[in-house]
Amino acid sequence: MLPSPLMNRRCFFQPLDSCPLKFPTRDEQVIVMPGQETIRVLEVEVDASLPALGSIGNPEPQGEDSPRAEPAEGSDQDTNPTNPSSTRIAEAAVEVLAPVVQMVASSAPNSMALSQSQSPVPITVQASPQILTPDALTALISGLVAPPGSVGQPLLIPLSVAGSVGGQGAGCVHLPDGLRRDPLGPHRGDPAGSVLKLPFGGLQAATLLNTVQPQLHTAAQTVFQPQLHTAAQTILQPQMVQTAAQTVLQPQMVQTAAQTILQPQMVQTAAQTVLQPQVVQTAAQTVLQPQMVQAAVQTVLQPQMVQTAAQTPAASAASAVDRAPEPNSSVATLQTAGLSFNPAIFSVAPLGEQPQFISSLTTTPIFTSTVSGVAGLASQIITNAQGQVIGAFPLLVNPLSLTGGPAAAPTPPAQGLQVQNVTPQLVLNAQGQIISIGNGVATTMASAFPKPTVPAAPAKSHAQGPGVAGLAGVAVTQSAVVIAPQPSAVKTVSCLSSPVSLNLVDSPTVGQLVSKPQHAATEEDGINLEEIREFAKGFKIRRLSLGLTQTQVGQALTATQGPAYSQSAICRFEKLDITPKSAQKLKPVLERWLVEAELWNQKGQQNLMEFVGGEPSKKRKRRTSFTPQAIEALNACFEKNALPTGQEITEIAKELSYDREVVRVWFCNRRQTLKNTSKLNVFTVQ
Amino acid sequence: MLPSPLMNRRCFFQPLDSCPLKFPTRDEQVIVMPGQETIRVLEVEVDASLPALGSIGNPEPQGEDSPRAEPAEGSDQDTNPTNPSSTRIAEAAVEVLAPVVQMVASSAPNSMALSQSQSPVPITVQASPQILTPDALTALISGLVAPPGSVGQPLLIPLSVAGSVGGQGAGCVHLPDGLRRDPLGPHRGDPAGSVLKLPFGGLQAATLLNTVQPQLHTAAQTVFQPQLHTAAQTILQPQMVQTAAQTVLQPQMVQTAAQTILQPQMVQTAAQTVLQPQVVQTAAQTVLQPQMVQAAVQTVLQPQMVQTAAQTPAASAASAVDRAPEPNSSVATLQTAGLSFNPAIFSVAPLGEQPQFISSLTTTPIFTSTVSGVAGLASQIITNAQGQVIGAFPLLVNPLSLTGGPAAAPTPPAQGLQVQNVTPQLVLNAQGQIISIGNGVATTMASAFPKPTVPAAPAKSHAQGPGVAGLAGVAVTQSAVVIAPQPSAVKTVSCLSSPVSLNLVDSPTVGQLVSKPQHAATEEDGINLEEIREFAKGFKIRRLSLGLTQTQVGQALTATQGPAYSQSAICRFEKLDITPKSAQKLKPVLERWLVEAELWNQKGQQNLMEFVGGEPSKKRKRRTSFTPQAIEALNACFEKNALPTGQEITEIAKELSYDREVVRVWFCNRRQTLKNTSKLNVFTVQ
DNA sequence: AGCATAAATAATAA
DNA sequence: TTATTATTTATGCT
Repeated sequence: MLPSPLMNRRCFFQPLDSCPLKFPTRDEQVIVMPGQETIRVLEVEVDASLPALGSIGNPEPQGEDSPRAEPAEGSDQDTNPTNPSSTRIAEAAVEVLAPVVQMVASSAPNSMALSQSQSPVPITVQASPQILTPDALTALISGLVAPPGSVGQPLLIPLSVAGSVGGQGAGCVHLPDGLRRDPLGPHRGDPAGSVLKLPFGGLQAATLLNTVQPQLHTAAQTVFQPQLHTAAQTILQPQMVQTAAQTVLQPQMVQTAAQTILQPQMVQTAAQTVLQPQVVQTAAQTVLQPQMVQAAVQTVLQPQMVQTAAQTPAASAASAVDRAPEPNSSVATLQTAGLSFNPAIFSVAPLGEQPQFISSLTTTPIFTSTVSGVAGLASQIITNAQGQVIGAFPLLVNPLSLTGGPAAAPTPPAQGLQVQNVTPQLVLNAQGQIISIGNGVATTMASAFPKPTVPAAPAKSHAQGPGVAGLAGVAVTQSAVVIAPQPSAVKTVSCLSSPVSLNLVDSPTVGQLVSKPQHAATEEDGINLEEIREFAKGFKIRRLSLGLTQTQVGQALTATQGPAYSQSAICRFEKLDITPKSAQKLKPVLERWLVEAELWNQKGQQNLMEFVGGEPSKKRKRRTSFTPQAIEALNACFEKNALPTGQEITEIAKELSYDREVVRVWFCNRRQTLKNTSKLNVFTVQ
Repeated sequence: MLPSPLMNRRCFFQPLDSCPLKFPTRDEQVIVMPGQETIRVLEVEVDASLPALGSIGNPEPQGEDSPRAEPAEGSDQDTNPTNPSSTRIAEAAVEVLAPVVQMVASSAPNSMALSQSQSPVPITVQASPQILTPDALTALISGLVAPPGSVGQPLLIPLSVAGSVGGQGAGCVHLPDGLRRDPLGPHRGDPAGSVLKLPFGGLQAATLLNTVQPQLHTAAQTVFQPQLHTAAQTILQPQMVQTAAQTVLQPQMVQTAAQTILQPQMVQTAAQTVLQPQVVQTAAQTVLQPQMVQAAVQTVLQPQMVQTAAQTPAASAASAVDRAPEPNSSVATLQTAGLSFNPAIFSVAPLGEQPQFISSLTTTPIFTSTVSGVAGLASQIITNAQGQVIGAFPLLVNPLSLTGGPAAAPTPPAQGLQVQNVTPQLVLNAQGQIISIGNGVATTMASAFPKPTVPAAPAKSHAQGPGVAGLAGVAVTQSAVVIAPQPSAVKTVSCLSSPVSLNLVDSPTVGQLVSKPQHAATEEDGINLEEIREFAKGFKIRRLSLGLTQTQVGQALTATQGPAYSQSAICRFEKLDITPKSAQKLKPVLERWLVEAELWNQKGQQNLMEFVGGEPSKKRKRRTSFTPQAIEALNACFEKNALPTGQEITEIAKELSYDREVVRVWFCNRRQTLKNTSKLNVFTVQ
């Protein structure tokens, strides 16, 4: 298990939940294609500003389909209905992933984690390597440090610089989902060893951040409004991507504003607003486009950062699940840092509505950051069940390395780095598919999670708390090192299960409940809907990453867990087309099973297959399951050029870490489908 | 409600088409019959074009290959079981397309709308061209105007002529649910309203916007907001993004507005609205494409705007529920004109019973009316909420145009005509599934309904009363010209609500009471049982028209209205298997919700879906339910030839009145099933 | 609580 | 590129 899935996109959502309002930050979306829709999700990112500010937003969008992200982790905590602040953070965290990130290491704030990072870390980006300038980093960091505001907190991710950069610069990382999306982007491996892949240039991103943030904030503060239109227009010209991001942000901002300003009711509204994925989506799509991409990324990133940071703390706590996470778990958190996140990520979200959609949603990204190090990085290769290599993930860590970037790298914790933990990393493929993995530091995780805990913490009132647990568990799992996640997991589960009685009359589905804003939502009978949503999302991603079908999961569960877990049940769970009660009951089982499956997968696909019960293959190539992110990326590419050259196909395949043939076929089928569908109604829809 | 999200995608799409994106056009269908029946609807497409009269076609087909269209054109005829002829027509119409419609644009605003239309509009039908006679139209119109009965009110849709036509001619549309459903004949009167969806040209939209916008802004300004923009702007550079941003914002704006204005409840609604991503999404997609982008944007806005506008007044009223809506909101309404309509209403029907089935049903139509250009046909397409096209129905409008058709036939009332009744037609598919449509004459409906009357009026203490109000409002809105149905509607409602205390001892169910002659019946403890019965009937029809299942309604209500409104409750209400007291209590809630749902539906299915559940729409086509007859026919064909050619598939589809793609897939799945089973057998022995 | 199968879509064949 | 098949997912209905 290791793998850390990470995914979350949403970080955002959570906040929502927690707060009454929600903030949505995200976006997501999906898209679909006609007939076939594709979904796309976007996510949004929030961004927050980063730095300094503190808070963050979150988005929430949901996308169509499904997107619902939820950040779970954090969310978990957050989820709490009420407590926003903390929540927020969590939410923010969501995306984080970035792989790993070391979190920031900097010194930070709260707990320390940040502090480390203070030193700037360079970040590497793949494509365009950019580097953040120290200053920038600093800025970021400081921002982070500063105020982890209630709402969202940004995460920092220190990256190592790939190339030249010296040690300084701390980079923030974040991962934007966006990244994944892009088809192109570098992936995991990045050269530097580092994991991250940022599709965009680091520098730019950084820059942006700096600049942007401020603005945003400012803006936010100010009021806004109306002008919107104006603004929009203005804006448009440039690139898409950014815009997207911005877009997203705005929502948040709005939200924020709303909260502040508005009354409760208002808030809700705001929240909802946030939700709108659309925006996000747009962004996503946009992203795909090459050119766009970079910009996109940047945008994205920012948000994440924010999120991440936030999460860290929160997230971890969350994971703890049962236990109330404490806020301060900071320490723990820090350590965990990278790891924590990952999982987290999932939690989140609210929203989504219907199950169906959800499914679409998609996914989460994953990131990987890698460190490079000259020294020694170790990375693991990750492959999905399909055997496709998804990525590698390095582990990493020494902080040192960070610094040096590559160089010193490996040295471990040496210095004090706290970090250490390596963290699990996730690996993602460009698609964001998860590839990940966790990493090491399981320990960390372990420690982190569970108990790190605290009592107090989050306390969420609700039973659930734990949703997170799952993650935690996961995280743990991942880490090679360690783990023993399960316990926690279990607990978590237990937690989940525990709570409970549902009152639902008619039993609306989780998706429905989640989607609805009204209720403070996300909490139903003690069940943290957001968490479930987040989990469902993450589950799908992780399942796909393992190359498993719903049928396989169902069969395996039936065989191992007991009675009956049909394909239909899995399908419905993923789509949240089930009642909260049922979801609550099923979640732990799935969590546990998935963690185990991931562990087996680490050992080798075959092992996984055996675990699953599968048979060997047959003649026909096993049907490839593209992750939502991959689909997004592919669709983006398709829009740009429906008939890529062999060279282009090769590149795309490389980016996404899928077999070239698979990509080629995808284009063939996509063209075919488009042809078929285009005939359909215009009206109808879509 | 207020908020108008607007979104429909469609708008966008259209333009989009150009783009790569897709726009599906598809159609869909559904069906339902109890058990199994399916109903099929036709699809239609709109098109716009319109050419002359005539015909049109439509087709829908999708497929690649062949056209699948359903349009029944020829074949259809046969199929129908029952009422063939008429039915046919309807079917034929389907495709209509024509889109577009200018809505009314014409001059007249408020009220006037209709008048304009007077000029006849020709409608085209495909297969069997039918034309409405002027009288019919007139009837329709009048009907509308008249009394919108409580239950359903018909909508009028003014159409503008596309091409040549000048402004005049308004078409009425309506759709009876019934139509669809019953196979047999025409419906009774359904009055159904339908929603229109207009695919109209951009310009129009634009126009709208202008008008609209202002409003919005204003609203927005008032409230908050935003700096966002500012911020956004700053940040974003790019184009697309902004767009997105805009989109987003709007929502907010809306919300804001809503908040300000609305009452609490309202607010929520607003919020929801906001949520709807769709718009956004659309935008997003659009965005990608460069060119499109702007357009898209615009589109989006418009809708919203519109909605907003309309809603505000009307909607608000409706939602307001409690408060009595004012009639005069007319003004507002008028402006809105075209837009408003959508929601139509359906009154109609009977039918469906069980929920389950119902769900399948689906249904609702929407229509689009188009005007035709040249000749003047207008036909409308009806689609259900699902976006599935149910049928088209020609309106007719001027007889003149008709001419073309079959001759002069219809002469209509020529000028003055308003159209009249169109007559409903039913369309059935070969399967006997109902497809129909109803027709015009709303009148019927009106009368049908309850008494429109009533004095009391709105006032109702409770919130409820008014459920109708909403409709009324709607109606109003719609009709440019006319109408003021509300009163009646309101009254009706009021009646229901007002009364009150129940004494029922044991609480016989409403159904029991109603059925019983004894009581003079229909009045029990001050509760107008007839009214409730009528409402329940209308509710079901309208629900089905929207393509919603009892479950969806229950879930949505649970989410928004409160605690518990299970599917069972909805079922019992529709069946009147509840006590008068309970019915009395539930009615307003349902009324209110339904009105809102219809408004959303007007905006677009997706919006409806979001409203209901949440999410954006999605993609996956609704699972088709084949009627036993169809299955028999398909199996017979399969035995003869398991691998029909595209041509053959097309023919089969035509015969059965199913979408070609559906038939194609059926064969694929059938072959697959056969293969699988045969294998099994082999192994297993059997 | 699922089964059966419609729909979607990756893989193949032609 | 088009037509089909093979797999998977989703969903109506019970």
